[in-house]
Amino acid sequence: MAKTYNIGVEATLEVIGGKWKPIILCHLGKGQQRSSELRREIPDITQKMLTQQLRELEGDGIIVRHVHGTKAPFCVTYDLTAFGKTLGGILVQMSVWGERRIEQLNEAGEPVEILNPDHSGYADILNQVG
Amino acid sequence: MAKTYNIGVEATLEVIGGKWKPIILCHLGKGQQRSSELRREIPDITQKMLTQQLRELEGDGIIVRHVHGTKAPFCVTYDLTAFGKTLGGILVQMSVWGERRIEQLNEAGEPVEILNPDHSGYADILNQVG
DNA sequence: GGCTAAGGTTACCCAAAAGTACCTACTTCA
DNA sequence: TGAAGTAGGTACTTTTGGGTAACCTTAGCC
Repeated sequence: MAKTYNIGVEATLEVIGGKWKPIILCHLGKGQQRSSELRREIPDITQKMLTQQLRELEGDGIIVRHVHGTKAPFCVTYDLTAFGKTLGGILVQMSVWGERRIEQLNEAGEPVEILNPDHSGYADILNQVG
Repeated sequence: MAKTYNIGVEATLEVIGGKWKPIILCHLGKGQQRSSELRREIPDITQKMLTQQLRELEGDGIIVRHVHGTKAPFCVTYDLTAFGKTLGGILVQMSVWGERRIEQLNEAGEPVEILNPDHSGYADILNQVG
């Protein structure tokens, strides 16, 4: 029984949807990161969720996992695959749109904070997009 | 206590995330639609979910609701606001990326179907984006 | 020996999202 | 008279996503 989608957007949201995946991907947009670096940069994520989301992204071919060394304490790094990098444009546009929306909410008197106003990793791509 | 986001992407997913909102928005990308049209075009959505999602999109300023006539049966239409239309680029990119991923899954021997291979409404914007 | 650090896994629990089912009100048409 | 269309509300249940806390291995430090 083949899995079915109504429209392409669903297939994309299956990969980058959820609370943590876009955040992780934005950080990986900066380049290869260690597991511990990600945990420091995303303070609210738990070890369980970080590992779980990274495993799913790996299973979808978005990121690669590298283990350096054979004995603990291990050094594990994650990096975007070539396919994962093709998400850059989407993530940048979503960052920009989201920040514009936050501005509007603030202007409308609804106080909203944004902790990481840099476009998180994909700034190079951002320059091409405008 | 202000609501906080880590990065802009979160604010965007709050608006277009979930199972139904991107689908609804893609259909509204074609132009104004009646409630009953949407239900026909999205056969699996329930009346409850459709109404609920439309209310949320309206509350976020993405769509407008118009009631035509004063006596039942009412004709209710929904349309994108100017702000809602600024989501077009994101939705198109997500459609394109998702369809590419579905192709890859099929090539990898994982059967996936897509019911609505048109880029669902935003085709005009699509031409500008490439 | 006891601590921290690395990078996990597991069992369990809660809350939000989504689904099911049934209800309203009004009109037209057979 | 009663079905069907139009638009929506509500109570209840199920499913999923995410959170908590405990546990693992191995090494280095004091």
